[in-house]
Amino acid sequence: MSRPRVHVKELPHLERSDSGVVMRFAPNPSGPLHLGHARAAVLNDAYVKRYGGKYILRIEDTDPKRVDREAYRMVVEDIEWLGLSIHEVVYQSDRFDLYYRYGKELIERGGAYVCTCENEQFRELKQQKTACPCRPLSVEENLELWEKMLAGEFYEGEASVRVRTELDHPDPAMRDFPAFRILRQPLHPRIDAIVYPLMNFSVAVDDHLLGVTHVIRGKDHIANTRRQRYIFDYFGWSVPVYRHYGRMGIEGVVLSTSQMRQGIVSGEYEGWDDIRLGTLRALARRGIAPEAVRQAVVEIGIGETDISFSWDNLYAQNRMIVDPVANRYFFVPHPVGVPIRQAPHHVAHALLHPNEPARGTRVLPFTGTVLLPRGELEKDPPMIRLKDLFNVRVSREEEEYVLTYAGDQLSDARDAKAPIIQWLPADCALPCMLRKQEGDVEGVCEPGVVREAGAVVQFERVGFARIDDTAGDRVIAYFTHR
RNA sequence: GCUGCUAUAGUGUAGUCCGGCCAAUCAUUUCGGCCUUUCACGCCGAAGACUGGGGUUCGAAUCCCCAUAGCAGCACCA
Repeated sequence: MSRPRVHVKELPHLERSDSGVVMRFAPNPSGPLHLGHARAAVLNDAYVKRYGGKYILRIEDTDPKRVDREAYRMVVEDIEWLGLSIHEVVYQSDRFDLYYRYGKELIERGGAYVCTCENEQFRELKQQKTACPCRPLSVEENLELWEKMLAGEFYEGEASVRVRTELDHPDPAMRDFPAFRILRQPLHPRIDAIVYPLMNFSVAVDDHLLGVTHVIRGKDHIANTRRQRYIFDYFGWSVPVYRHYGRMGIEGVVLSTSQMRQGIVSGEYEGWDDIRLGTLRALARRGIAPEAVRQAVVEIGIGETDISFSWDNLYAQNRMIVDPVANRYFFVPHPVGVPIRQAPHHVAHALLHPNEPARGTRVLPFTGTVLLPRGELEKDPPMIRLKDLFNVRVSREEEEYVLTYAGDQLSDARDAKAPIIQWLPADCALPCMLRKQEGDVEGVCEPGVVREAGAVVQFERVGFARIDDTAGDRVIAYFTHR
């Protein structure tokens, strides 16, 4: 038996990593993790494991509009599934006092000011590289306004704190970006606040305070990196090493959390683990191993090129993991019951795994009638071999298939180029629904499948499947891949 | 519109910094063949790419310029 070869893909070296690294995975708790999150999560994890150091999970829940109570739990579950080595967990909602303190200090240092302009108005001024009326105010006046913000004397949208950059910066995205805002609705599930830090501020403060040395994230953050640099500079902090990987498109699945939620609410999807979604729990339900996801992500790497995620590559990784482990069983889709003429009773013994006979066999007693895949008969083969049983000749008599025993010799079947197909005894087959992304397939499977609840098996000639539920009157299995 | 990033086979990736050993790596994919009581696994073989155009150079996937394409940002989201 041969070991599947493992190709170890090495990620590019990170500079300033000699004495270990501190990295973080910083999801927004708006839903469960999906393939897009997995890339950030696994890449950072891989580097921490490689160089040693600390991996921080930072829950970025500074926008109450995008916080889902359930997600706090789901994110942690998904991270455990992925096998990340998290050393420390930080909730940003626990750190608002910290942000206020540094917010005040930034104002004192002249690095920020309170802006009471109308949003629309500010945007226009910004396009024209013009200062808004709030910008020239003194530090003292700003501090006073800041205290009023914290005291709740402004309504939503009436005041914000902006970081002072260059108004004539060629990139409009850099000009005096916001650091705090006021929000009355909705209430945050974990804290009582009306002044909320914006991502660029809380991230900069936390990256510094937590000692983050390297940040790997998508290139949609490249402007944020530049913005955060202003904050680092005002405080005199040294910046981490940044890497921005390119956009990752994934064919065929919705990755947007809000779209998924909408689909769930409308009933289009069964839940977050609906197999048509790109969530990690959907992959898990289908029988994709976390290690396969990790491998696939590392294989993709941290390149800045936009890429399209390939299911084929993920499946190949998964097959490598699952094939040596999965027991083999027969699943007969769209079964047709046919008696076999002139056949001796016989008990078939089929290996649980062809490359590992020691694992034992499944026992399938033939008592006269078998269930066969309708599709195979419709191909009108002159002869077929029932795998691990015997050969049968196929003919038709007025729309009816007639199968006649044609000997035990495998070599005969080979000579006749007869297909070797899966079958089940009519009297000991379990109803089984194989659920695929394209739709459900009704069929029957071996009784032994019941022992495999939760495991991935291979339905011979059909593909891998995860046995999801064996408790009801029929087995429910989810198709993994071929 | 402004700002920035990227561009190697169907897909992902190595090589690009420090030009020659690159008629370009590895994996996946597809197609042949072998093995095999699965259309799995394994083995052997094949197919398939440097976005385009100029320039520098004895020599360019690698350096320079232009073009084209894709992507990202310009939110009181992350």
